Amino acid sequence: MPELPEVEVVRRGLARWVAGGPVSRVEVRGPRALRRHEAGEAGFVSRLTGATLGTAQRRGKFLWLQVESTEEALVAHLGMSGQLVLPEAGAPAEPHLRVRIEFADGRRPLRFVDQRTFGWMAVEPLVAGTGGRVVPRSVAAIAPDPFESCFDLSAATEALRRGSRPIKGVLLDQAVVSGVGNIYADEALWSQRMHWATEARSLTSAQAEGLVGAAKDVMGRALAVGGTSFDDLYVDVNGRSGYFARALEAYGRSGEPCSRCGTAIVRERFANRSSYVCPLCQGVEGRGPKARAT
DNA sequence: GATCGGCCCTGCCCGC
DNA sequence: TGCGGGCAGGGCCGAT
Repeated sequence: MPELPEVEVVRRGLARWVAGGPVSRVEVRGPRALRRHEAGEAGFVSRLTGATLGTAQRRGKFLWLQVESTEEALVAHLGMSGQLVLPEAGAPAEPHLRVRIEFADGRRPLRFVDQRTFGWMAVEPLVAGTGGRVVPRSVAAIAPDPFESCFDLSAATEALRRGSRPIKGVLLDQAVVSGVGNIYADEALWSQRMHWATEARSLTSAQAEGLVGAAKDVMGRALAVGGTSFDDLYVDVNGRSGYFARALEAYGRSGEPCSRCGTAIVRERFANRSSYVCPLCQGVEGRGPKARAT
């Protein structure tokens, strides 16, 4: 599932291969992918055809390319299974191809492929976002991610400690800290020996800061090896998988021994999602989840 | 206002 | 072999 590291890998690919591209043709095969674009399919096509795509930017899991000479951007969210790929010219269409963008200068066309259809694309106006950054409208309420220069650690730490929600719910809240998804939330919580159900306001400032730091650390290490791939649902723009799945300590390791204590990792349900925890290191739900300082 | 749960959606896997 | 159900989960939205 694409989270911050995977989206950043894609952004780098777009920056290298797509930025500066003059759009000659836009083909929409899956109109649902444009459900967030207010002007509909025809409006999407007309806004992009003849335009030139500028620099590739990212905040959290949101990607965008500014439309040059306008105050708009082509925004994309990959959802669970979205891919932005640049196949060789003449390559057959992927089974779940949603949008294809061709360029006038002969570069490879950009394809938006999405099996589970939670991803989307839109052309949106650029507005003032959090952290003093100009961002597409959909990104205006999204908090800076830990890799941005405008990221305010103390503000994020305090936001993380607010409320009675389980800490994992707050960590996944993109308005608090952006970029963290289910995989890296579990990894950060494992790293800090903290159970997902720990009440957010029970954390000390040091614990909250440690958790943000752990999330940044694990995402940084994943980025260094091209992100996390469990199957072919995440690939970079050239169709290559990442290798961080081999380094995961908790996520997806149900039944396997915790590398710290040897206790079998268990899967628990949280908000219709899975959470992987070490029952010993992170405390067992029902026995009173404990957040332990390291 | 804060929190929670349901829903969207498709392909794979497993049990019957 | 075929069918049904569970699972994966980011973000939106309505209910509480």
